[in-house]
Amino acid sequence: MAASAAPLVLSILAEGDSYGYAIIKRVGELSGGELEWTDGLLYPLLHRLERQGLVDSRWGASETGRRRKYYALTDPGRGAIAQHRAQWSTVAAALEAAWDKARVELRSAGPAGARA
Amino acid sequence: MAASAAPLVLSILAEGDSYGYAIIKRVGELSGGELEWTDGLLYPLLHRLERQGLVDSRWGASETGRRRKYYALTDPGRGAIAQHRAQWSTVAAALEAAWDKARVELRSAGPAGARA
DNA sequence: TTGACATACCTAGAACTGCTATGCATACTT
DNA sequence: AAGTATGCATAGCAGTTCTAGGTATGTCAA
Repeated sequence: MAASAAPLVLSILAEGDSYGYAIIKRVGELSGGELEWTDGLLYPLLHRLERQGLVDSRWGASETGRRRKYYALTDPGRGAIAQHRAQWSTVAAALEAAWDKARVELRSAGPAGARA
Repeated sequence: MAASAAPLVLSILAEGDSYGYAIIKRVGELSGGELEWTDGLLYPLLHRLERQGLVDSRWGASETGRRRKYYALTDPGRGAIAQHRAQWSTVAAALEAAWDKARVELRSAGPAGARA
């Protein structure tokens, strides 16, 4: 939605191997329910990350027999997280500097009583 | 590059009215030179923001006579900043929680001496 | 047992965003 | 006079995200 989804997926895989459905749940957890990804977003992304060599995949199954495709972070994947993180902090610093200078309010508008 | 460019442009306009060329310079300043936008990125973005009603534009000129197109934030634009900011902090919190749990290093890999 | 729901994967196509390349015009500096 | 900086713009490709659909199976309640 906002920022690239790849960094979050890679970071979740840095917590440990996981699979598509669980990753979507984990995104919900990590965001306190604010991010609700669809599988149509995630699966193509996972395939892309695999093509790029940032993750590996293997077929597995749950205890009850459901097939799952587990993904694991590769070393290049770990490097990609570091790059994303550096990029993130650059943008975060720029945004926060601008917000600070402009005294941006967290609220939407503020026509009433804003000066009080 | 990483995150959506719109929030940063809107935030810069929250500092005060500005124009394309100056916005690009300001992005460079705010990021300590790490973000170097091209005009091919910015101008279409400004036009889009204007179509969406988040900014207004008017033609002006520098003291020396160069024509400039000045942009100003609208009230909906201010609201959009607040939304972007909320979205930003949601994603930031999710990423940081995952990084924390996974003990992600800031460095790229760490094959040598990482355990010391 | 049948129907609803959760789990679990996939793709295609549209829409949006970002990047590269190119073009134009004018002021300033050397 | 030529090169650099200022200042705007568009076109087209590439990458990303969203929407909408499609398949299959396990679990639970009616």
